[in-house]
Amino acid sequence: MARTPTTFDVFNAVAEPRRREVLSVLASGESPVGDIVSTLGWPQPQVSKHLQVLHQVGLVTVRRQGRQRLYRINGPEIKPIYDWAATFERFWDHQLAAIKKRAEQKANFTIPPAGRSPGDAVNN
Amino acid sequence: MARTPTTFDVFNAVAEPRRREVLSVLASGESPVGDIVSTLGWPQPQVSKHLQVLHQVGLVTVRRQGRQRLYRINGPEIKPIYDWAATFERFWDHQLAAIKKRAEQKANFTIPPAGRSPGDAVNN
DNA sequence: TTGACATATTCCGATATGGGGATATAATTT
DNA sequence: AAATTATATCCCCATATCGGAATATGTCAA
Repeated sequence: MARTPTTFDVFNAVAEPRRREVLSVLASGESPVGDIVSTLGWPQPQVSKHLQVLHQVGLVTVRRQGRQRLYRINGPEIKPIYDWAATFERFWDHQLAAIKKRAEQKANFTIPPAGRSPGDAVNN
Repeated sequence: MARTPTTFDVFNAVAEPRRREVLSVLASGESPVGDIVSTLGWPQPQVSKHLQVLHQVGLVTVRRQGRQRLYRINGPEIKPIYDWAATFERFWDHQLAAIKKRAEQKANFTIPPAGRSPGDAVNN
């Protein structure tokens, strides 16, 4: 098999940075494709294609108005990501506390060695 | 070009559902690879490979202990996702409020027409 | 009906992926 | 040193992706 398809879920759809940019533009409100194109300065087909992906996973909504298509963010679909990340909230809160504690101990008892600080992702 | 590499950023690393499963396991605390393998029941190389991706983007930290490698979640790296999603918080809050408002108006003033409700992702 | 405007779709090619399986590296025990 | 345990790496391949460019579809106006 290969990588999880972009339309598999919201996480995959949003992984593409360009798609997050599109969502940023739409954060200002409902907008026709043309406006997004001129705001971002990308070729129109690219914008349309990214919008299709966002639409397939439900992150945006479309509405026709004359020859335009007005896209709008579908907020609730973003919440799962928020909720998932929130699951790990204690990991950055706790870590902050731990770092603070270590900093205090160093300041009180030792002269810090000229090495890496604990918690670094080194170790290879 | 092709798709954004999985090691490009945290969003791409986490897009893979299996990788989120690995993080879930690590949420219970620091763990050697073998434990993750037996918990998830996947082939060991797969687990190692996913761990490498998570490590490259900084989502986990490694520490050697004898012949084992103990992996641990690196919380702060998850926060950017949380922060990004939080940017759109108003979109699901507002939408809730709007739905509520519409429901009240319908109940008070009209007999609802047998059509779609506004905001539907239909229109194709 | 012809033309202009707005958007979507198709075809192309290079690329990184993830799983499978085999094997390499590293640390420990006997 | 040899065997064992723990983990990482390598090779192979089917697949979906993204951008580019061209073109199709749809809608409105004259």
